[in-house]
Parts: sequence; C-alpha cells; structure tokens
Amino acid sequence: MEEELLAKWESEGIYAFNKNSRRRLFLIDTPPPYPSGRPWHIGAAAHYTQIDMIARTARMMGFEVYFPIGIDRNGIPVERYVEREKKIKLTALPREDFLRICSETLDELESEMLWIMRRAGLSGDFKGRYRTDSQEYRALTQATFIELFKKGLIYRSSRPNNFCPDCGTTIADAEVDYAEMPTDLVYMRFDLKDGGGVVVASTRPELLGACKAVIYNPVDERYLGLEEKSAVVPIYGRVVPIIPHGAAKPEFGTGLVMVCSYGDKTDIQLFRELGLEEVILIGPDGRLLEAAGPLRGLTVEEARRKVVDLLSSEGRVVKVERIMHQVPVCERSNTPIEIIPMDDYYLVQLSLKDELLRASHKMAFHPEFHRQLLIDWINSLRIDWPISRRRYYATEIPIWYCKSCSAPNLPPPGRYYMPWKEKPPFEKCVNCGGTEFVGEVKTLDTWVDSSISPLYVAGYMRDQKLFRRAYPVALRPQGKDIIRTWLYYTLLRCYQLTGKPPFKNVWVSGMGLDEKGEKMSKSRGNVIDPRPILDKYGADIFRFWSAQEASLGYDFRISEARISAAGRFITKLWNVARYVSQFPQPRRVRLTQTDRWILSELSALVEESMEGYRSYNFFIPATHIRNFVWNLFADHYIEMTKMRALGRVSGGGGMRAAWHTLHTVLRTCLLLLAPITPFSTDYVWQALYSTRSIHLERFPKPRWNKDYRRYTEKIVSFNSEVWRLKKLRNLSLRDPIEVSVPDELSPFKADLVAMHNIVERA
RNA sequence: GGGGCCGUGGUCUAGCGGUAUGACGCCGCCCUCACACGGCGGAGGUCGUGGGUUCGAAUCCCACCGGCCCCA
Repeated sequence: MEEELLAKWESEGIYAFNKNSRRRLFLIDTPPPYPSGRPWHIGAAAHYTQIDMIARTARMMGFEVYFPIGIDRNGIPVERYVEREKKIKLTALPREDFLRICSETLDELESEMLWIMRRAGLSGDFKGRYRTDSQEYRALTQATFIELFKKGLIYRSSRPNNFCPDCGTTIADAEVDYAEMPTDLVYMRFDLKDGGGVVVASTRPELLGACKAVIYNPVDERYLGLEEKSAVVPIYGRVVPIIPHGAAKPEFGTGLVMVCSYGDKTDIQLFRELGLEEVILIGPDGRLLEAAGPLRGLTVEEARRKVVDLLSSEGRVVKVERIMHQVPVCERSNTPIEIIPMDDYYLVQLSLKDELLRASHKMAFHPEFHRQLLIDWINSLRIDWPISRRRYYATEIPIWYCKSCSAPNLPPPGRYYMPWKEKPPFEKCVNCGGTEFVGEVKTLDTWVDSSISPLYVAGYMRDQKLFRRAYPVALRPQGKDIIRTWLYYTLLRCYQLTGKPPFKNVWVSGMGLDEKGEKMSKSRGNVIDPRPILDKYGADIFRFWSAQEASLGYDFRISEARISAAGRFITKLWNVARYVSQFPQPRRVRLTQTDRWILSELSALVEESMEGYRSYNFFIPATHIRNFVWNLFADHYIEMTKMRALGRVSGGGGMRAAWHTLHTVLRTCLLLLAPITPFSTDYVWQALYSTRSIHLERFPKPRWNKDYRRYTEKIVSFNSEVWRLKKLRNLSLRDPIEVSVPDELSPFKADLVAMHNIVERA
C-alpha cells in the first residue's frame, strides 16, 4: 500500500515547489546528510521523518514549501572511509584517481540513504536533489570564498594550530575531541642556574627541547622566592626564566610546569603573553625535527620513551606516575593532535563575536533552551577559523599565485575552478603583470561548503528574484550535536555574506539513543539498521513512533518493541476507519446531544494539535490524537452510538446524525494526522472522501462548540461504572442491567440506555 | 573547572502551583456483528534528597546527591 502511494505521489508531483507561487514561501534548509558509513543511523532516519512532518505541516498551513534534498559529499570523512575500507592511502595514487574512487564510494553510500529517505515518505525534492561536490555547488562555495577574500575576511597566516599528523592537515577547534587516555606524568629534576634544583612534572617530556620557561602559581607558597631565578633545561642546557603565573595549577604534579612550543592551547597563550620565541620541534609527519637534537627523526611516542631514558641516565627522573589525562584528538582519526604552526588560510570570526551573538538572538529557537549551546560556543571562540586543508576530495581554494611576485590572483566568481590542474582564466598577474602562475593545491574544510546551504537552496547569486523572497529561509532543522559546527558556521558565513542571520527559525532535535539511553555506535554494537524496520513495520508506524517518542529537543530512545507498540495505533485507526466506512455520508442532519459532545471534544483536539504543530512539536498532536481516537472516540462515542448507527433502535431518527458525526470525526482526525502518518491517512482519504490527495488539503478548524466537554468526565466514569457492575455480576456486556442514568447525563440517556441495554427501574 | 538536559509505579513517560497521565509489562474476566495488534476490570507511585516561598508544590526558589551529553 505504501509503495503504491509513493509512486502515485511522485507521478502526480504533489509536493512540487512553485517558486513563483503567490503564497508565502517556506524554505527548509534540510541537513544534507553525509554518507560516511553504513547503515545509516536510525536516529537520523527518525530525525528526517520529523523534518518531513515540518514540511507537511507548513503545506497544510498554506505555505508554498520548498523541502530540498541534498547530500553532503565533501571532505575528510569519505577520504578516511576510502583509506580505511579500501586500504588506499591518499598520497599513494595520483590525485585524480583518488578523487574518482571517493566519488564512486559516495555514490554507493548515497543511494542507500536516498532509498531510506524516500521509503520513509519524505515529501522532499528528490528529483532536483543537490550534492555539495557538484560543479554548481562548488562554484558557489568558491564564489563566496572569492567574495570574502576580497572583503578582507580571509587571510593567510602561519600560526600554531591543531594539526593532525594522521590526516596530514590543520583542523579547526570544532573538529577536536577529547579522549581520556592513560599517560605517564614524568617528574624531572631541573638545575637552577645559581645552584640547587627543582622538580617539574610533565606529560610531554619529549618537548623539553622547546621549553622556554617554567611557571608556578603565585599563590603556591612552596615556590616563593623562585621568581627572578632561572632554570637549566636538562639535555639541552638552555637557561629559561622561572615565572609566577596563574596558569599553573598548584595541585598538578609538583606545581611547577614547563612551557613549551607547543604542548597545548595554554602554551600558545603563554608564548604570546610572555613574548617567548617558539621552537618548532615537530614536523608535519609527526616526527621530531633538527631542533630536537638527540630525539631528531623519532615519532612523538618514540621520543617520549627515549627522553625518559636519557633523563634517567643522568639521574634526573624523580618518578613516573601513571595518570588519566584528557588528550585532544582529531575527531576523524582519533589521533592525538599536535600544535604546529602551518601556513593556512583563516576566516575572520573573532572580531565578529558580538555581532554574531546579536544575530543569534534574532532567530527563534525550538526549543528555546538550545539557543544557549550556540551562545556558549560563540563565547568560547579563541582563534579565527582555519579553513584550508591539505586534502583532496573537497572544494579547491580558487587562487593562483604569480611565479614572479607571488601575489595571489583570484578568478572571477561563477565557475568551478581546480587550480591544481587547470590553467588560470587570466593572462597576467594583477600585481606585476607576470604570466606564469602556480595553482593552489590546498582545499577547503567541508564546513566551508555546508555552511552556505541556506544560500544555495535560496538561490543566492543564481536566482536573485527567488533569493529576495526566500532569504532568510524559514527554518533550519538539525540535531543538537552539530550546533558548534553546522549551525555556527552557517551563521558566521551567511552573516558575513548577507549581513543577516540565515534563518527565521532554528529547530533543534535531540539525539536518538539505544533502549538503555546510551549513544549508538558501532563500537558498542548497539546500532539498529533502519531498513529492516521500515520493511517490517512500514513508514507510517515508524513515523508515528518517531513523533510520539521524541519530544521537541530532547534525546529519545530507540527500541523495536516501542516501534512495534506504536503500530497498534495505526491498526486501531485502520479499524475505526473500516467501521465508519460502512455508513453513508449524509449532509443535512439533526445532531443529538451525544454527537455534539464528541464534536466538542473534537474541537478541543484540533486546538491542542494545532498548538503542537505551530511549535513543530509533533509529540503533542501524536499523543493527543491517539488518546482521543482510542480513549474517547472508539471506546465511548462509537459504543454509545453503535445501536443508533446500525439502525437497531426504534424510531431511528438519530441514525443519519450518527453517520454524519462518525464521518466528521474521522475526516478531521485524518487531516490532523496527515503530516505524521501520510500513507494511511491518504489511503483512507482517497477511499472515502476525495479523488485528490489529503496532502493537498489544509488543516481543519475547531468549528464546533466546546460546551459539551463538561460532560466528558461524567460520561466516561458512568460507562466505566456500568462495565464494572456487569463484570461484578458476571454479566455479558449485552445482557440487560438495571441501573439509573444520573440526571446530569439525561441529554445522553437514549444512547446510554441502548449502549448498555439498561432496563429502567420501575 | 564551565555549561546544558534529566531524575515521577518493574520499565519508559505526561503534567510544570491545587496530592498524579499514558504506554509497555503484570493479574483476572471476555472471541460483544470495526478491531484478540481487541475490549473490560484490577494491583502497583510519600513524583532523587534536604530546606525555603505559598492557604496549598511533582510543579517556583536554594543546596546537595545521581545519570547523560557538550565545552575547556
């Protein structure tokens, strides 16, 4: 059934976006997922079904919706996947061959994700889907690079930064993770220049050759009086100052810390602050350089062992302590990073912090409390964004350097350029008129591409007419795990380019965890493949589960048992529809009090559901509709009116009213559920109510008087009481029973009597 | 060290100023002509701990404990 509807929706093109529509536009900056491995995370699949609910909600509210489908295909993840899975090293092949393999690998992984998205019923633009590694997309990335370069917001610099020896490139702070690892804390005796000695503890003894100072905390009484004195660095014999500084923690090691270029971020700061001259000790291959003297040519690990040996032979190792230490690692390769100065391109961000903070207050957050994650990240920025990477499968930096004067020459924006293999599209150097050029070989961080997705989908530089209407785009949906990357970088880049925040609304979902509440990961072995789930249960069940399980912004647990339990509601809905479908749909009827009562509740349901839809919180409509359909409509209204609807009561005046009401309630519930369970609702809709899809309809209005809601509790408890009595007396539900209907329920008396087969007391 | 979220019957969860919602599980009865992927009935909670505000707190405030996540 679902497959047929999918084909029908596609052939009829009912979700097509008409950019010239007069309706208000609603653009969704769909996250282009990255095909980095398989299977695709079931939490991600759930996340995308919720984004689809947003799209469907906006359509049913009367917006012209653009729900693009994109795939993010640039950058280190695929390169590492190829290196790992196919055992091919980036540098082992000609650049073009490596690129081809990456592209083919992406095609495979991508088709799997697209199958899941389509099968889950996403009403997105599959036909016009985009890829961030397409010529058109990369051309836009390069155009924005050129624009920002000319604005002076991109510059080249060689400064100490995170360097991953395994990936062979500089990486940004956002790509650094911290791993808890056991490390040796080595206590080393340093001589003082004027005699005597001190003990310095360090986890990086191999950096002794870059030690330029020793610090202690000024409140640390043990070292009062060391100020003004100098220490002699073991092995290297360099004399360095001892300085009181707050960065030293008295409780760590001996309270004396050596300052080297560069053990960590604090070292960078101290070198700058104290005006120390750096010693570059580690090369891009992760091996120690000339300046390391006896350690030259060794890897960091080897050097660490060797330096301890050397120190021991001099009797300088006081003790070695095994400690757990937070080590900064590259999030792609899990390799400990080194801080090495490299020549890279930087995008200005520090000087924009205040403006970005202001801009982040101009976007509405759903839920509000996730705004703080963005603000915290902006506040924690300490360096401009290094955007260049020494990698291949990414957008090239569009610059050629003049061979005679080394001036950068940039091409005109608009086309996709590959400076490492192409001739420049100009003849002469803008600076000296030289005619020989060398193309830049470095590429861009993949976030440089993905951070312009809202510009891409809104037609920036390509369709000004659309762009003016569509930007800032209506909504950015995304997971909370990529706030510091995707959300932040998008804000930064779009703000630099357009002076505006890119979104009106930011919708941040929580993460899908396993049934115990732990993160799903291959190493834990708790991943669930979404494909068999979709095959077994169908998309509607998966979607209804997803709506009901994940309240806005909170993490949610994924268990097959709960997905299967959610399926029972779909079955219930199905059976209700089957029951209702046996009756005709009379137009003009005279409603009874019972009919008015359920319509009162229906009005309330519409209002509650719409409140949820307006805040993109599908948990609210899903749970309310479920409760209404199951616990009021089916259990009470249908039972109360069954005799009347089936024409089993004398007179039969209310029969047509019951028919009419049953259909009204069903029709309204279908409309309310359509964004969440698009398949079943459309199926029933087209079978009973219309020749065209439910997904072209608008949401219902709460147009029934709500006064009768005051009877709800009394009706429910009266019915319960009768059921209980029958049970108590061992009567079947059809057996007659002698009870009196309370006066306050007299408006419903006829239905209640028929329902319970009540025999009036004499 | 900083920040965020959470702590409600066996498990999960709603409520967020008037002593508690629903689901799964459990017990019992029932194939009642839409539905046994069902219906009905039932057992089960001093809402993490301590204090405060209030006529009244799961709900607001403070402290603490525990869990998860993020950042340094």
